[in-house]
Amino acid sequence: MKKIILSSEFFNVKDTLTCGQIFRFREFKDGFLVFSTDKCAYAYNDGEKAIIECLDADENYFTNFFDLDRDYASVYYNAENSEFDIIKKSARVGKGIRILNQNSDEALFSFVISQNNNIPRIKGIIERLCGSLGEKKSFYGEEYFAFPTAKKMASESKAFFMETGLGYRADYIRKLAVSIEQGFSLQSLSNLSTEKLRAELLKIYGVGSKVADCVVLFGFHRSDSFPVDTWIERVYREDFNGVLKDRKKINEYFINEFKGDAGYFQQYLFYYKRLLVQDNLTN
DNA sequence: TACCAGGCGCGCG
DNA sequence: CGCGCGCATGGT
Repeated sequence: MKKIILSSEFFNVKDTLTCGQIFRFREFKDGFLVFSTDKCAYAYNDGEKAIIECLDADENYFTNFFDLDRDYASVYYNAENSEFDIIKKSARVGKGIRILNQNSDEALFSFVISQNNNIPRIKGIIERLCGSLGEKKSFYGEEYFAFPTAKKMASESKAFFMETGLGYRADYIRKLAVSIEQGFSLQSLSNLSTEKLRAELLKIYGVGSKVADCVVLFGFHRSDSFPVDTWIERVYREDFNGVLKDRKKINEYFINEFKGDAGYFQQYLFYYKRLLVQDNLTN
């Protein structure tokens, strides 16, 4: 077993997991089990330290997944020097948030499910999807299920996805699985510019601008991206005194302001706003 | 009971 | 183009 140890200054495990970017994790001992594709890691904070435990073979995978080689001090420095008080404030609260490098296919499926939905229910749907179609695995004696392969999902009917609770998104997921199974590759788009990558994602049935923004940010680490959902709309209205209604224009406003820091600042803001409304985000 | 959640497709003008 | 509507589900 590999144990990766780093400073907790820019890595708060709980905040990173509950800030809405990932839906597959659960509390375990002093921290959380975190799942990605078919892999699992145990992550926790212990005072000054943040610790990740995983299989030796998965060390590189989780080093990348938790974005450990990035300089978060400079992201935070930019936030601290922002002209907007709400950026400073939210960055202080979410100082330990990192943007994870999720598997792009898993991020795509997850954020298609996320539309017009709430986080606890999104987690439940994904958990049931993994439970019924994912490979059964174990880590530290804890049972978990891999994220299902596209092939496995492609073999299921619409009725199955309805029973899983996907509602009107059932066909989005089924058709996406079929298209990947037939050769569509997200990974092959990874060299495109953010703008072109986003345009390709928008061609997918069930993917609109919000989901596309989440996928480029969380599945491709394009930080020049700023997903606008209902929470961010509230932040815009209440904390930026914004008057625009069109989400596309709100998105342009923030991208213009924050450029390459947009994605990080968006997570600070999203986490901060939800924290004020809901006291427990681990559900 | 109506409204809301990390919205999107579709038809209409 | 932009706009309004319907959409599955479960929680307040």
